[in-house]
Amino acid sequence: MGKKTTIYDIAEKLNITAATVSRALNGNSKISEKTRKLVNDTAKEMNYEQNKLALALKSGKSFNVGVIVPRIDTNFFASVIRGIEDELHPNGYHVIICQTHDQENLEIENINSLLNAQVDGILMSISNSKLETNQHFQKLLKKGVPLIFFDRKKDIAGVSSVTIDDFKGAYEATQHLIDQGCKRIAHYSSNRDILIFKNRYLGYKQAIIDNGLEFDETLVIETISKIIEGRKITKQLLAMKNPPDAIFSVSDFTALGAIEEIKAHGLKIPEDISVVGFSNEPFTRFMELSISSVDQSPIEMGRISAQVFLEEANNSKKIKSEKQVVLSPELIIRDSSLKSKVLVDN
Amino acid sequence: MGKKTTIYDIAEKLNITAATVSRALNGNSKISEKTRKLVNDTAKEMNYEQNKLALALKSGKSFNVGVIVPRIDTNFFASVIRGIEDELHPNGYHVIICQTHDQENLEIENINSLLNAQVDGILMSISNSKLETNQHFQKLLKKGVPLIFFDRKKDIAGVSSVTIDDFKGAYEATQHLIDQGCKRIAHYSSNRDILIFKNRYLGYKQAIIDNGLEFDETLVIETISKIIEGRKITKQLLAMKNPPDAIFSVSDFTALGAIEEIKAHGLKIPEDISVVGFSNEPFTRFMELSISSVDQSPIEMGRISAQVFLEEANNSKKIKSEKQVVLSPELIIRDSSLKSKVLVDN
DNA sequence: CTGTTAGCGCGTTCAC
DNA sequence: GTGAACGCGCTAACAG
Repeated sequence: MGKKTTIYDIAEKLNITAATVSRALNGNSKISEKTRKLVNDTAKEMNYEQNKLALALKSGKSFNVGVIVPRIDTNFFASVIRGIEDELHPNGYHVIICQTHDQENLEIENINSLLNAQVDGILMSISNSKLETNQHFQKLLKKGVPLIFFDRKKDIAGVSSVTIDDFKGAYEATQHLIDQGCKRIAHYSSNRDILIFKNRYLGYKQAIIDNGLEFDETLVIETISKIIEGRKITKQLLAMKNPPDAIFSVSDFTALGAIEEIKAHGLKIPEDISVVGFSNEPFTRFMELSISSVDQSPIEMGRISAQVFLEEANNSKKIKSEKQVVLSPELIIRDSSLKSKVLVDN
Repeated sequence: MGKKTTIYDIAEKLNITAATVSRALNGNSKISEKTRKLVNDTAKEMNYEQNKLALALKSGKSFNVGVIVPRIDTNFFASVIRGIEDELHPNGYHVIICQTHDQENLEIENINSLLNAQVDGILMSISNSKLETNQHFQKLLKKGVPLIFFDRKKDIAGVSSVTIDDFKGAYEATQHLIDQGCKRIAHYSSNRDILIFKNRYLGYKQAIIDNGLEFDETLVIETISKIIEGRKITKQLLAMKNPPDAIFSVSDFTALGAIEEIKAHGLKIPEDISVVGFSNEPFTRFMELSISSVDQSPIEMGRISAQVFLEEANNSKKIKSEKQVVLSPELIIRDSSLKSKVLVDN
């Protein structure tokens, strides 16, 4: 059945050679207007369609890019991917999705697999695992395949990245809590080998210090981004003899867990304890007690990552100019941290 | 720099032929254990990696499948894609993502584009547009490329599909509202050219009729899945002289809009008006006033879609046996429709 | 067991 | 302007 028609088929029908067909189809200048039209017409007639695979093999460009994320079914990553696809599609690229489930072995496997598939570049957020191997990244660089980190990055020479200013986002969130009168602010952190979490920690710490408050390391807790974990550590925190009056979390999910636990203890938010999360996941807005959070403009982040890739792809020969794009975070103040309603202007 | 090493490179180094290398690498039975080991070792040594593109051109299998969705940054579609990727990755397939933004021209373009990329199959949810062309689907069938619809499907001979029993989901949701004592139940519908919306409408209608309630067509409103649209139509509904006492919406987003609008009018949920949505988006659970909804088990739907594809891909020669998988929906009862707290068992 | 040849579909030299 | 020949990297068919 559906045998695909090639340029040879149409060449044969027209008693010309495949090369001529190829030239006509690609708008080569030195071809007679007559045969060009003839070729184009019969091509359409025979439902000819270019086999991009053959083109890719020949040219070395597959027009596929790989996108590697921990998982796709979270609003942040799905939105970044949306941005990437929106930007790359008009440029003729396809987006191949891979998930690491935060396992480094899968991260390595995915990179190899994409490499074998001859992708023209890889855009990724690194997995949250403690291993310290950069070999798989170096391999990409050696092969000259553009690599762009978004959000979760490592500092590697020659690798571009697109992130938000996590330090600033954390600093502003913490400052906001301090402005609301909070004095003992806990910080729910995560694996600080990953720069975004390290920077959020540093921003938090700096704001505490700049405001002359006491920095208490016991209020910094490392956890993973799950509601249940948020509940767990909050329960522990509330059992302290001197519990915090605010929580700044690097994750909206742990922030949500915190809120659930705080309520379960009969405490009031934000009066007794204020809460600010990070990522501006959709649910933070929809909740009756909406959660303050730091927006990372994920779609924008995706678009820009794609643009950085396109630049590198087009400058292939030139010096590998690593580019570090830093977007500005936006603190969204909502019910969970707004004690004085007077301040609201919207 | 990073020139990729081919089987010719390693053949040259070993003074054998490329074919032998290929055989050795692929575990061909008739090859001496000695040269096999030799080849494998030097392959590793030279960092050889198979070029899947050449393989694809030769074999006609790209080990890429296309997934087309209206948009990726919604929990439902992201979760389906997660399920697809989880299932296809271990089988060596890559997943290429395309978005239609609910525009049929983009749907057609994406199919053509994926076809040119020689994908081994396409899994998709059709776009919500009113056009009636099936040509692009027929084209796939003619070319023998497996096509699988998930969720938003059309009935086309030869095309498999994976959906939930939308009729049942809608029927149960409506029955639940009736059980709660509701008598005038509005239905927020959508483009009923798409079967899932048609079937939800039919399930709703049947439940009304089976319970001997009056079926009022003016309570059926067609809209699109946006919060703001939910607010709009709810405002109109509340202005009726005989407003409804319940709303069953095919979308969680319009359900959310409805809730916002109902509250803005000072009415109580679920006492004055009960609300049930559809899809079980995450925010429905997290809200203080949680929203009842019908779960579609999207990850499972993705996994099964992938399995159906795998079956078809492996039975390529046999009769095109279209397979219609129908999953069972699950009604999740939450605050927005539960008047009698006594009934709660969880 | 291994070498030779050929072809997947395309674009691109180099001639004419 | 167009044809002939070649190569991208790989595997399968046919030798031997």
